Amino acid sequence: MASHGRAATKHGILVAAASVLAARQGASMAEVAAAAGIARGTLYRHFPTRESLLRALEGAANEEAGRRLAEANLDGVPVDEALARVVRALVAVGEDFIVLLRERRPPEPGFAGPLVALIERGRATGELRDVPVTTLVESLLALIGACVRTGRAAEMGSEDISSMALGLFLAGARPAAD
Amino acid sequence: MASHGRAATKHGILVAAASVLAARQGASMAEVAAAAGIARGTLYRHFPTRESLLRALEGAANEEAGRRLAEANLDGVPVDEALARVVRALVAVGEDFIVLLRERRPPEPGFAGPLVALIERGRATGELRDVPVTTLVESLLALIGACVRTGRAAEMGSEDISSMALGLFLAGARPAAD
Amino acid sequence: MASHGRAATKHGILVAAASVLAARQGASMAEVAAAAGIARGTLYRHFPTRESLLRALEGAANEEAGRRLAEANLDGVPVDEALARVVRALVAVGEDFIVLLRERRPPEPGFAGPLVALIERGRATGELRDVPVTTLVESLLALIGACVRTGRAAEMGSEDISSMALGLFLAGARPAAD
Amino acid sequence: MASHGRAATKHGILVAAASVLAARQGASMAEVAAAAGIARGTLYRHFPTRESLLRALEGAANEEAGRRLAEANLDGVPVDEALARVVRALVAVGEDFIVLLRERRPPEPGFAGPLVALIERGRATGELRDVPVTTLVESLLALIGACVRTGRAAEMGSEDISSMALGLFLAGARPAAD
DNA sequence: TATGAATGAGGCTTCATTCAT
DNA sequence: GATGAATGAAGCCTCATTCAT
Repeated sequence: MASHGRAATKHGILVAAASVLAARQGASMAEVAAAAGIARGTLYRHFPTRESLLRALEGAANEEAGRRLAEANLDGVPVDEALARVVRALVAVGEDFIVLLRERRPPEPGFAGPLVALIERGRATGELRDVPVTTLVESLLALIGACVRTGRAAEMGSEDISSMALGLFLAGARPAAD
Repeated sequence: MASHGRAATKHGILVAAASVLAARQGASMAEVAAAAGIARGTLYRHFPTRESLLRALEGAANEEAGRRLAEANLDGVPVDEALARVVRALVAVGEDFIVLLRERRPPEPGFAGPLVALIERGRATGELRDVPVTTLVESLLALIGACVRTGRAAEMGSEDISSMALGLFLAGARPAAD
Repeated sequence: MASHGRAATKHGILVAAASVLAARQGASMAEVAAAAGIARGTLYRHFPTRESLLRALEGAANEEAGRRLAEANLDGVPVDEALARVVRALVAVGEDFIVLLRERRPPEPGFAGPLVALIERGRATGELRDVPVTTLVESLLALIGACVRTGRAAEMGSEDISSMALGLFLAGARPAAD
Repeated sequence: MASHGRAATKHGILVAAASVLAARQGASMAEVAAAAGIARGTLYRHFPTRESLLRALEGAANEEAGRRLAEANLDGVPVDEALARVVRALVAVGEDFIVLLRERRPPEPGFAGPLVALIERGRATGELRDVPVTTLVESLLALIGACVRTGRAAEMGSEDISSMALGLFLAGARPAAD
């Protein structure tokens, strides 16, 4: 799953690191370097500190998610459709990054900003229930995490996972009324 | 916050450990000992290994949750009421333990057993949606976690948190249709 | 092999300690206490320090060996006979004590004194070879140790072991010339 | 006595370790590292475990002794000459290694094999006394140890020590008969 | 620039010793 | 006097980080 041999671009390292750290939180720099196919020293040339690697990972995830959310034109579509786009975007970003995002408060602007704004809009229009915004945001992220994890284990595709998560978030676990 | 000198019951240590480890996963044995108000050596008298401390914590959480779920007579009431009892029980057990429960697969019988059985019953009676049982279980736990965390931060009481979590799980984030 | 239950005389503790420490050098005070059938605290009441336990052990071994050597009237018999008595005495004292004696220099008077005196007499009378006295002393002790260890493993009796050790020391590994 | 800064070959570490551990059994890894002129962490880079260091030491001693014994062509010369070569070889290997060899049973093939074979040959030809082979082997080793220790303390050379040990082993402590 | 050895701070664990019952 | 819990000083080991090649 990780690169094999020479591929010491910063991006390749981050991908390997995401995979390793998602598998086991607190994985050592040695494990990250091995997964990236480089020597420890080389890893330190790119990220002089473990802290800096984690920040870069967080930043990459934020950037990726933020870019997708920005592309999604959330403000230009109805709340339901916007939430669907959010879920698809985050499922696409993948569990690895989501796990990492859950580590460090406070949430980053590029990523959390649009999401919070969307949820607030939904609350304002009455399309979302009257519970705290942070609860809705955290619940959505938690549900996406649970669905990605169990959905992948059940060999479901991204589209099915996304639709399942959205349905659970919006309509709950009860079957549709109609 | 901790005991004062000589009075370190195993239970007191577990409570302190749950608090510390919930705050920061991978907290050191020294931090746990300090939080419990005892010396490192004393901590090791009670739990000869970090592993054994974590197992004891897991076991205590499982036992507590299992006991509450057993008391709840889940099989004797309708699915909705049973789910309400589950949520109230787990909210009472607290975030600390829930966090720990999410660490180690597979879930323990005393705890997960009744929960899985209940979800399966709901699926069988058509009261719960046709998505994988594991997804429903994980979603419920994730939602409870999110609601406990954000609800406490908003200074909500246990009853309100429980009702919010149950509502989100069963009916989703959309306002009631009524 | 150790006492079982109540037998907290100093002598009983020393016997148990000798057995445990001979089996594994550096055995812990807990192991000694367990072998003696007493609690750690009780062990410390008798020997306030590990050091003091070891000294007492050494002292007991010295005393035992010294007493036997003193009884043996080494000065009153020919060198050959005196050496035979030395060997029998030390074989009787046993490997456990010998092991302990080999730990701490310099050798104690009660024990080493008569032995060194005897070896010096043998050298003076020409009955022992012209090699350093310390070499002869150490060689005799080393030979006794080797014979006790391998002899016991071969299920030989004390008399046979003693005679074997004496023969090897005095006449060497070549068969008797006669 | 130790290297100076950057130059810690595995062999250099082993030499330092042999010296330190011979001086005091149970010396700490810190002491070994200090004697080798390296940091504790570096010691662990070469020998990830105390156990692995001890095994390497044992292995090196066995290899060294085995190599010397193999070179000695023991099978091609009379028993007396072969024993002389054995003693010279083991004295050359040094007390440090011999001390270590005496720790761990069972003896290693490369080292004990030729020695046992030689002793058995001597017993078969009637050149060695009718006592158990293990007793003769252990006695020879014990005598070499005693002679090396006391001989070095008396500032004797290797040749004199070897000849003294061989004489004591073959002919005993009595002066030559002639 | 890439590498691998070196480093030292910090974590887990043991154990001799002390203290309250 | 006997007991078992409590303690803290090491000991072993890992790992983030630096350095020489």
